[in-house]
Amino acid sequence: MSINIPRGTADVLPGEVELWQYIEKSARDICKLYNYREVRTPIFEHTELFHRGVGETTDIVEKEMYTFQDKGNRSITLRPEGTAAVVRSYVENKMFGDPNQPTKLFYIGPMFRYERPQAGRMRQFTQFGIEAIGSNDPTIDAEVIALAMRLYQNLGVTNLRLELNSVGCKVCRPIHREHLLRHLGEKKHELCEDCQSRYERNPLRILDCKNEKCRSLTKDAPNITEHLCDSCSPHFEAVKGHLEQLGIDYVVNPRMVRGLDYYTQTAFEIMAEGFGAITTICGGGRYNGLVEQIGGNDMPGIGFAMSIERVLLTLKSQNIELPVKTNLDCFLIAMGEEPEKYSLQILDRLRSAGLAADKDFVGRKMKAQFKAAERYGARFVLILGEDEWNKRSIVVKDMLQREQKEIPLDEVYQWIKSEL
RNA sequence: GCGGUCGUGGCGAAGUGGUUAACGCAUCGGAUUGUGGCUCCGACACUCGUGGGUUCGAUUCCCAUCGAUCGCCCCA
Repeated sequence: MSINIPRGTADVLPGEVELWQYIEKSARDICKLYNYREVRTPIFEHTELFHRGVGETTDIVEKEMYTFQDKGNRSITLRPEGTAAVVRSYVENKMFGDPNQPTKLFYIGPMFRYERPQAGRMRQFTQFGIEAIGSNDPTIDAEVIALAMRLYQNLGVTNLRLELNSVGCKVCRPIHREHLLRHLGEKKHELCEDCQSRYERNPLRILDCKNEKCRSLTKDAPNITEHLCDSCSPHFEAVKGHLEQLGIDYVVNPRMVRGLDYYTQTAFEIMAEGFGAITTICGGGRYNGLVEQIGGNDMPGIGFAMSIERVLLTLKSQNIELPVKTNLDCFLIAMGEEPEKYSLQILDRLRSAGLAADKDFVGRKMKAQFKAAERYGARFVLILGEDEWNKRSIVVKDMLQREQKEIPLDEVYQWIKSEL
């Protein structure tokens, strides 16, 4: 019996992997434009990092982590997200000491969450994310959002919706929390089961509940934006101003709450339509308490994460074809004992000349080899039979023009290069 | 973690409690001794997801399990 792939994971096969490479390259190119540099952190970290970084009461930490004991009895966790690890690395490598500030980093790599898979939600998925640590300037909030929007724009994605909010800071959030709890007070038992527990642990999330009943109960609940403090309020206004300057459309959603505990002030989501129930293709925000939480100095930070899988689904649903090509330059057909004997050597010379070249390896007849050449999208087919071999020449057929000519074998390499 | 639908060759897709499991596409071979199309002919399922049960007999009925998919939850 054969063994199959673990649930919620996927093989990225030839044909699709080129799309991944294209998206990853686009992301890297844009990061270069914005002066963000790549960092690669381990796929697993001490479990403690995520307890402190992501938050004890989040679903991720409570029930979705791949955690295990290693042979040295350490509790290890496959990273469920990227920010905590990047911040850990920032602190551990004392990047705050680098004269280039803020520290602008990006990452691309697999993340792991034990969830029930569905379209756009896998147990192993790939995130591209950026982090800017060391600045609380509202311009960098806008820059981070702009970078994400530019990536989508470059890929050709349209009809995006940018939702923006400010979730306050440790000064104003508790005040809003009090207002909210007071408002909900008498209605508490009418809330859905989930919200009953949110009431104790993270009441802000009640505002984001999709349950009809809860929505109506919280219809005129106080919004966080009404209670932003003297530092958060102007910051939020400034971010909005910079986005407008950049011509980036947004809608303020005062109920949006990010799912991870580390967020402060600016929070945003980019949504797209098209695949099932999932619409968020990018999420991010500011996390001014996180660096300290992880053991560093009090440093502000902001970033986002997007999943490559969801980018691909969005592209597919919008019928966007990325310009990837895998065509072969030439396909060699050698017929007869002597030609076949030298076929690999000729291929080798084609390849040395920088040409993508292949031949038949499974004993197909000429007709089938032509079909193979066509499937590979070969521009030229080279035919070497006994006659040509004896004359040290070769037939070159242009598959687009459907014309062929015989030329000396020694010249074929240059000839093809000049034709391409 | 909870609910609905589904699981037959490389792909798509019929079908039946009974002994050779349709068909289409693709692939390979031939008609056409060395040329991509068309046409015709031929080849191509020793696990009908896996395990167990009912039965003289199951791909078809029942149970379990695994997986896919959709919705809820959550999030990227």
